[in-house]
Amino acid sequence: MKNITVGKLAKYTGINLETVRYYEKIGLLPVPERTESGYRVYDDNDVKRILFINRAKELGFTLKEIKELLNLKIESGKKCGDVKNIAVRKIKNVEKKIEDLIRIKSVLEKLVAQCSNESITTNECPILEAIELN
Amino acid sequence: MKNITVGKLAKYTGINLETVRYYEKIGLLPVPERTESGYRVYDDNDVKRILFINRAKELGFTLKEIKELLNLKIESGKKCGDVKNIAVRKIKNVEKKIEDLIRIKSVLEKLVAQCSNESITTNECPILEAIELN
DNA sequence: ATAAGCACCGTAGTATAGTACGGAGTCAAG
DNA sequence: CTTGACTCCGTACTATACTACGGTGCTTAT
Repeated sequence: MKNITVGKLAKYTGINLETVRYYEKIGLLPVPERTESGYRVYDDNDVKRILFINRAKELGFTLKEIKELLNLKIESGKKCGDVKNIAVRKIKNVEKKIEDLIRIKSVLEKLVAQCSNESITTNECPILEAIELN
Repeated sequence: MKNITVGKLAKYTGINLETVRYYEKIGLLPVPERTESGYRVYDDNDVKRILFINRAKELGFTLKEIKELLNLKIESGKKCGDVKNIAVRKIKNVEKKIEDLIRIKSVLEKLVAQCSNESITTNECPILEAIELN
């Protein structure tokens, strides 16, 4: 998919056209090429990028963090250490999220199981078990 | 921990005192008991609840969704089907999040590995690989 | 018994992340 | 060559989730 307009980009990704401009303004989307008449021109990569942004948001990353994720690339050997450090931090962060989600999932599964054998009543909030106190 | 004040609750959970009142207003925290003079009284369970809210937020749940999660309990046998339906939906949602996070994690790990053998340069955005196009 | 430190309340302000508006120019189908 | 759909832009508005303010009342340590 090459040379698509902002309207199509918005349509393909399910976001608002104005949101595309907004993402451009805050540096989340690269400044696009323009046609002679000044229309923005996008392609595949922009679609991918927005889909990634959409998912990352649902995973609890802020736009600022998403920007950081998207900027994680190794540019001509230099700054490799920085990239590595950030990536390692992000990995830890992601691992913690996965752990918590697994814990939430297992509580939900337990709840469904209890629902199946009708009889049991939980008057306390079972989901609270998903978080460990320290 | 019993009979703690709103200030202590805020301190233990790392949230702002005003946020506690806000959570109460939107029904995310139960209406607490009051002292004779009208002070809110909290305990362990409220601490747990707020810690859960804090984590759930970082996992990309909105306050509305968190409320739904916290209300997932089986009350005296009835409405068990509803609870089950909601829980099953939430499980699917959580599974999708876990999958996406695993994919993001593996991209980040690949990046760190590339960083380690110095030579490779990635000029494109590697994190975009974490989302599959369909 | 008095001052510092909490808590009460409603209301207003802030940050983040969009979303809408409206007047003007552009493109493409008939 | 016009009409309708699309795009441009800046600005302003909205929703969510807090966060601060400020006047008053309560609690507690000296």
